[in-house]
Amino acid sequence: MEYNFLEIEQNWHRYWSENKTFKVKTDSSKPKFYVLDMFPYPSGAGLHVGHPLGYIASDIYSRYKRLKGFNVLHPMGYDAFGLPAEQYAIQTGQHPTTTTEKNILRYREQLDRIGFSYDWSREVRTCDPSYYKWTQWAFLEMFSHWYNKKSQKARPISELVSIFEKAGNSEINAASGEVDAFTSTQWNTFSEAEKSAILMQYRVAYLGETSVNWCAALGTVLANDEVKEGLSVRGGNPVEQRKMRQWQLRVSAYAERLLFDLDKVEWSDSLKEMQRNWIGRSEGAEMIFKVSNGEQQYDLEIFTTRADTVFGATFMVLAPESEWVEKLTTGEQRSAVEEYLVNAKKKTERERMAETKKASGVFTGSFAVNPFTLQNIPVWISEYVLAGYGTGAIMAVPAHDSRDYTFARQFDLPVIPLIEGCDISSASFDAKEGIMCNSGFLNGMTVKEAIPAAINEVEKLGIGKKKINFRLRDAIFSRQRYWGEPFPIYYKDGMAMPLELKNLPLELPEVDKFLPTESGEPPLARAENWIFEGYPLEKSTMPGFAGSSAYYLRYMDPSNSNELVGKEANSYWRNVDLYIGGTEHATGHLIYSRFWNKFLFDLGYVCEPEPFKKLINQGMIQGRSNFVYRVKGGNTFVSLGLKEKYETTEIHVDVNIVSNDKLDIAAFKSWMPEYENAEFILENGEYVCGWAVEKMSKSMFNVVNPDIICTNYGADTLRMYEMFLGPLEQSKPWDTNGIDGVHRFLKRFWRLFIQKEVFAVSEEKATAKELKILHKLIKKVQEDIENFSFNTSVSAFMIATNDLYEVGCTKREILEPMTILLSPFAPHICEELWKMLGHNESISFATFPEYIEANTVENSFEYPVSFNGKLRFKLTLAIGLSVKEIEAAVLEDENTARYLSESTIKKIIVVPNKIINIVC
RNA sequence: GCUCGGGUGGUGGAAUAGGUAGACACGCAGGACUUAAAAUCCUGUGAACAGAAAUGUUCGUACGGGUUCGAUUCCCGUCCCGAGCACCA
Repeated sequence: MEYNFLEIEQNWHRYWSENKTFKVKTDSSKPKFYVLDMFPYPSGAGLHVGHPLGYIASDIYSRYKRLKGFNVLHPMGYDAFGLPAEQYAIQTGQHPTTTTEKNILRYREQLDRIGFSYDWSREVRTCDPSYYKWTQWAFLEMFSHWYNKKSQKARPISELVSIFEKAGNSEINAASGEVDAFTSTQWNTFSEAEKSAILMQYRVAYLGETSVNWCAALGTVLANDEVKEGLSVRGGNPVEQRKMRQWQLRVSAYAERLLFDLDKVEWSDSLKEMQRNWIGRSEGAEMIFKVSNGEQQYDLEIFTTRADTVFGATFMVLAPESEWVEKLTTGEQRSAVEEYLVNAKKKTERERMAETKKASGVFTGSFAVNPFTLQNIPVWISEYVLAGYGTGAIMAVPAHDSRDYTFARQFDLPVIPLIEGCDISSASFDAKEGIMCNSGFLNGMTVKEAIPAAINEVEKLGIGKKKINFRLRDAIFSRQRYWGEPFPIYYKDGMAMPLELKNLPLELPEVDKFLPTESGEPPLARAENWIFEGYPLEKSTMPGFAGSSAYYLRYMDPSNSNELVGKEANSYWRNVDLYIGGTEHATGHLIYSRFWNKFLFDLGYVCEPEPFKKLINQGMIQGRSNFVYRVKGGNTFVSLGLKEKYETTEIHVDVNIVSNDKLDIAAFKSWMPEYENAEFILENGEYVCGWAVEKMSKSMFNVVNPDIICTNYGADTLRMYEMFLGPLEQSKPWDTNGIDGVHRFLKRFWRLFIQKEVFAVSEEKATAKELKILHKLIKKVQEDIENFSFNTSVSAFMIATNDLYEVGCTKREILEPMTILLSPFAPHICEELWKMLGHNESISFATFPEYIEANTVENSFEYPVSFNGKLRFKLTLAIGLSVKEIEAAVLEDENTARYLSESTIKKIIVVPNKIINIVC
């Protein structure tokens, strides 16, 4: 009986599915534990060996927690709406549903081979109407709520309406767009359309004009996290800024809570830091500067974090898009300003960013009054000021802000240093440290003292107040695409009207083509009868993050047709205890999900304010490419070690025909027709390939398919090897070299049970030494799994197995618990051995063995003895001696005397069970 | 530029409340079994020097300092690599 992994794995897959081994129910007699993977987008390429890394880790943890007596929810599903399926549909005319289903089937096959313990009865697909019904429902809830800043909670719109009816909007402190003040009397005289327009400014999901990232190549708008360096994350197409009327989610209302609640979750520091940056809280002051264009005077509001530097504000700058530009441009500057604006508009976002070193700008002709120095300072326009942050206008302090400094030098504006001894001859002094000077009442204070003192003064003068600003913007929620959730919204007399829950799901209509219409409308405009009760329905669809924002809730109660998640299910499963996924979702999915959850929390639908308690980011698995070297001008290939002697071209070769960097020459010849007659210059009879770490991709021929590994080595080897590769959170290249070591271990483990075709486990009592091997392992594996150090656990299994071989132990008392320990890592082989050990039930229902301290205690310890830190000899002493007794033993030892021939002992340092150091 | 990680053999990586650096694995070399191969098993494997050998000595965790009986681990400075953010006032 050899270890026949193919047969074993097949049998157990069948057993698990027939017995529904991993089906999980709400069970209040057991503590719950919820382990979640970020569900995949089912792409046409299938899984490569890098994808399952996180899934394997979460599966190990789930199995471990089950053995520890937890009721573990471990579901899986598909994030199935998205651009690639739609692009593919445009190219081939195939319906995205068809290709998506095909891809899902393939994914499922691949996942099943690896032996995951998912409860597939809870599978969700975001493109399934019975699922997106609840995405649409959540949108409707957001549409019918507003955010009360005073109570920090979302509240029903109906409540807002009754406040307006009684008191107008003056008492309301809401997260909203710009609304003029009105009284209750005025409200009651407003038309339906006027009321609707006002309420829209308050809704959590609202339709509003905004500057958006427009991607012409994709024909759609994109959210901020879908754009990087002026290019779309998907496809790398250029993105420009455009003003458009779009659906948005008022994520910014939750900025404060999203920031503070980061303290409640166990995420890595770097991930929390990324979210903190993205949310971008900064404390400062809002201040009013009096400005005049010579004819009229205005109050211009700006935001600053450096109120202490007002004395050095020598000019002001407006963003080109600012509404102040129009008001403050004087007659004689008008043509210059217009020219500048035209040029600025032409530039793409990318070009704007590329020109950070040079400043550009134009003078408006207006002047402001510095409220502290009372001097007139000019008002300029420049691209370096962003319209979307603060008020779109700044006071410029060139001495202490590098951007203002560059601008001032370019246009020859005055620079006044405000900190004693700072050097501003070639750069500004941006640090918030030093003693103030040239600053009137602030002179002599440190910067840290001066900031609050200045804000205080500003408030006293009545020209501003303390203010906290966030960078986090509202999420743009419309996409001009086909393959997404339709909005449950129709338009009646120009007013956006919500559908009701009973009308959901609003299913995606059929269209003849998946392209925008000739008039530039989204694809849904092609659908016939895309109307509700005679009124036109919204034609955009929701973005990718809509479906992934609450999927973890749906898994708790996937077949509930009345609610997203039932009260009972939610109060049992609560939230995700362990979430494993890639770091690429740090500022997208993980922000939106938290927002979505908090909104539902405000409404009382969910019982936890945070969705993911602990989060682990698994590293990326990169490809390890192999190269062959063709001698120039021929079809001869030279082995790596000899390539310096020739002039060669480096060519990627399929890693699947290379093993341990040795090329399979026959396979190479049949790989591509052009190599059929290739000749080789070998070293030691072999062709050695070069290698490099690159992204895993088809074009580099370095994609390794998990199916092939499963066929050649088995799923258990794949699982263990992926864990053995290195720390979970670290990125590392896949290297098939080395997989043999893990495979050999499994075979060795198998042979502990079966020797020479015979099941050889004995019922004999274990010795203390054997028990020690076991209990050392229990301790180590338990600690490692809890710290997610799966790589060192694998080593521990190898060591323990070798130790058992050394003492020749094949006793049940040792092997049975070891099988349980190993089962999270290598479930198939362990299930098989478990059955051979005479158990009827799956090993998944076994109990994790208890660690017993006594068995690991030795009766003696071999102390390394060092002199002045330098190791000299070893001394074996009984355990439990006092420090005094150990010192005495050291003095009596003959080795000590030998090494002490000339010097005398000054001090003996004893670290019990560690080391003895003698200082002389 | 700012923030956070990280630099250990030929390779992946172990080891940090400071205590035998290089666990485990790959690769490589040698050996056993075999007609042979595969499989399996055993031995060696950081570097330099000395020795027939057992063994010993010195150096060694990016670099330069510091604290300590003792530093991969703590502190200061420098260099390099990776990730994220980037006109956010």
